[in-house]
Amino acid sequence: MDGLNPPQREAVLTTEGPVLMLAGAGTGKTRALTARLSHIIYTQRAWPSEILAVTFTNKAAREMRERMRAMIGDMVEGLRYLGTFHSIGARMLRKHAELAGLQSNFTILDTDDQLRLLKQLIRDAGVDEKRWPAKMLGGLIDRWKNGGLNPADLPREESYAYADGKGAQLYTAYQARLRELNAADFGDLLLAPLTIFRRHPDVLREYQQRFRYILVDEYQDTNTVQYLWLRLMAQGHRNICVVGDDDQSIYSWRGAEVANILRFDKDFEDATVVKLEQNYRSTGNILAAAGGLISRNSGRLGKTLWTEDDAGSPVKIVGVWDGPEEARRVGEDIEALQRRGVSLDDVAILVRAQFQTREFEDRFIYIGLPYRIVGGFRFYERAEIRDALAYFRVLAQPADDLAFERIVNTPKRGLGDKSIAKVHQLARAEGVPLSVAAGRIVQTNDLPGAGRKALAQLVEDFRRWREQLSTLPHAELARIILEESGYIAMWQADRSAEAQGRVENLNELTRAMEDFDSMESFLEHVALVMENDAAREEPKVTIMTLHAAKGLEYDHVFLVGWEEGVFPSQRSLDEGGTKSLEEERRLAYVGITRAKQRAQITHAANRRIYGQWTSSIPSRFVAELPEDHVDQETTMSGGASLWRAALDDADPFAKVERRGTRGPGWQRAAAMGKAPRGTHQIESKPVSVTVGQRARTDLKIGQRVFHQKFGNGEIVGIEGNKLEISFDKAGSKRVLDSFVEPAGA
DNA sequence: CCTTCGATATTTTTT
DNA sequence: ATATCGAAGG
Repeated sequence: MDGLNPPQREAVLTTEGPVLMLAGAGTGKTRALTARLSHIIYTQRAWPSEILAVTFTNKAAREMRERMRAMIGDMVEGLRYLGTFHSIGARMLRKHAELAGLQSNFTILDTDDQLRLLKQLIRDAGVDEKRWPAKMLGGLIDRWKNGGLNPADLPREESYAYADGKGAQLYTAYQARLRELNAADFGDLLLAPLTIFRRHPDVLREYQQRFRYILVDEYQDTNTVQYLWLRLMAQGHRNICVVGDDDQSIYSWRGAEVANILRFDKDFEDATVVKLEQNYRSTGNILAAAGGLISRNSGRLGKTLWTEDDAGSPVKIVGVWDGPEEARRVGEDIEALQRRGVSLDDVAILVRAQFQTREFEDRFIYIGLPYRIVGGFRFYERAEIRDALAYFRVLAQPADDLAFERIVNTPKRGLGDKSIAKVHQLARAEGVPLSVAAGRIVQTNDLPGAGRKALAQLVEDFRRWREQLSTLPHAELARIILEESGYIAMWQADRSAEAQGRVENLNELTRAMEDFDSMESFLEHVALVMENDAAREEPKVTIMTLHAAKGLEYDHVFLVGWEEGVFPSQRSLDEGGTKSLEEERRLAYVGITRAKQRAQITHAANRRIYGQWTSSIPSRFVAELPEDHVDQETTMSGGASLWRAALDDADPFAKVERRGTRGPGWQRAAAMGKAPRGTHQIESKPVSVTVGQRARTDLKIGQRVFHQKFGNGEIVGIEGNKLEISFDKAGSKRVLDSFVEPAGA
């Protein structure tokens, strides 16, 4: 209890009954949490195995486990139900798989597998995939699962959200197919256990009795299934403690319901509410700026962070001319920090969207500033890793058709659509998995000679590998498989730039396998856990999205791209109304509260978005920061009138520019839906310039010409050295005059 | 069966 | 600007 402040102590000592712990950013939440668990264990209120502690990410789970180890030592091993929602769900589902129509060794499909499966089903149902993309159905099914809905529970109108009413039918077909494949997707890991609890009260009772204490981290991020699942289990001992911060709810777009935390004290009437408001992370100015911003949101539970720390420096706001200048400026500021002895590991750049990282990357490569980008491709999402895993999956799980399809012609074995369709046919006719059907079809004459030989080889390979599975260490076998299948060789022969890295990744993969005791446990790990924990060598600036930054902290934080249309994002402005704008504001709040010492916000007047130069006005969030705690600066000199025009009605240039932007060019762009609201595009009149060569004088409108690629045609227009030509065969094209010659010459 | 071409969309992300 | 994906052509 030493070193805990009064609210933290209360959170630790109130072990019985429902507890809502509202923990603001940087208020020592994890500390209170681990102290609470240790207290429960040391006072023998429960064994570690009788505690359910759920987090959202593996990282959070790992961290909690480590902190617990520091407090209770080897007893952490007993915390068998400390993990992510999905890993605990998977554990329960494996235990009761038969109640969900699965075997306990089911495969966990990722988004990619899911999508490929859906595509097949959509085609089979005769739905036009152009009009109804698989991604959309995937999104809907995800939403339904997050909402706790099985196909049978689907409200009629929901079904019409896809392909005029085929939604429910496809969802049903998808679930049936998953069972055939002995597979579950991520949504099933939550929904299936919930369904089991609902249908089998005896199973539910078992868990209700087991979990004397329940602890939920980041409760504001829970979705409906998670909520229902928790509520059922909490009905046993009613000792449920949820921890969260409504001001940091930034995942509603993936089903999180802030409402869950907002109404916790209504769900559990005698709930104790504890607020952690003393911040141990940031300076006074940073907290005040963040607090002023978030106070504009409605429907908050209401917390005000405070600190005993100094005020520190105000939040700096810098306006720059364009994206490249923003990158240049931030780069220089970071170099200045470096000269003052700041380690790059303590510096972060937070962006709203992934595309913004590009500008910084370009700049930092140019000036040689070490950086790391968080997010993007995770290790296990890379093609070569997924391919390799598909081999292992087929090995461990012969019913895994998706994995089989993935590797049957990788590396190329001359087994194309035609051949695979035949295997499919047989598999369906005999009701066996593809890998089994492959074994049978090579006994027949259904395949042409070459294809038959190639497939027979593959079948034989798998037979042999499966035999070795029991005799060889699995990592060793994995290397043999990659070798003998020709997969490694495929990349070694590849001369492209990434090929070498891919081979290294594969070696990394087989090395990682050595840490597991079996192929199965490795595959489970990969499906749920595997992360991109790149080795930390030299200090680097971290560049990442605001979302990815939640839960992290840095001495110096650069918040970039604070412009209307970028942040808040265009989508949130176009749709979703106040609700999504408030979520963007929470995101801004999360961003600012990451900073321990200094936060700097930048906004650019011009930026290239989707290849279009777009000019934009500073984010409304900039204006919402309390003036007393910020320090504004603009680096712009000449040419800034456009930017100022948007900001300042008194500016004499403003009227001119405004009139200009309301002109036909702007209206055209707006009509095309290309000009995001709150921005106006700078008109670029197509001015023709002759580049490199003098314009030819031997060509005129109406003349017949010949072009190497498009054949004969007639010139219908000339602009500098560019010709508009109506070709006899290829239609109308714009080409450079140097590519044509007079016809018949 | 493989390559090339053109159309298309393009926040945020975990598991 | 750019990556991705499906259809058409070699």
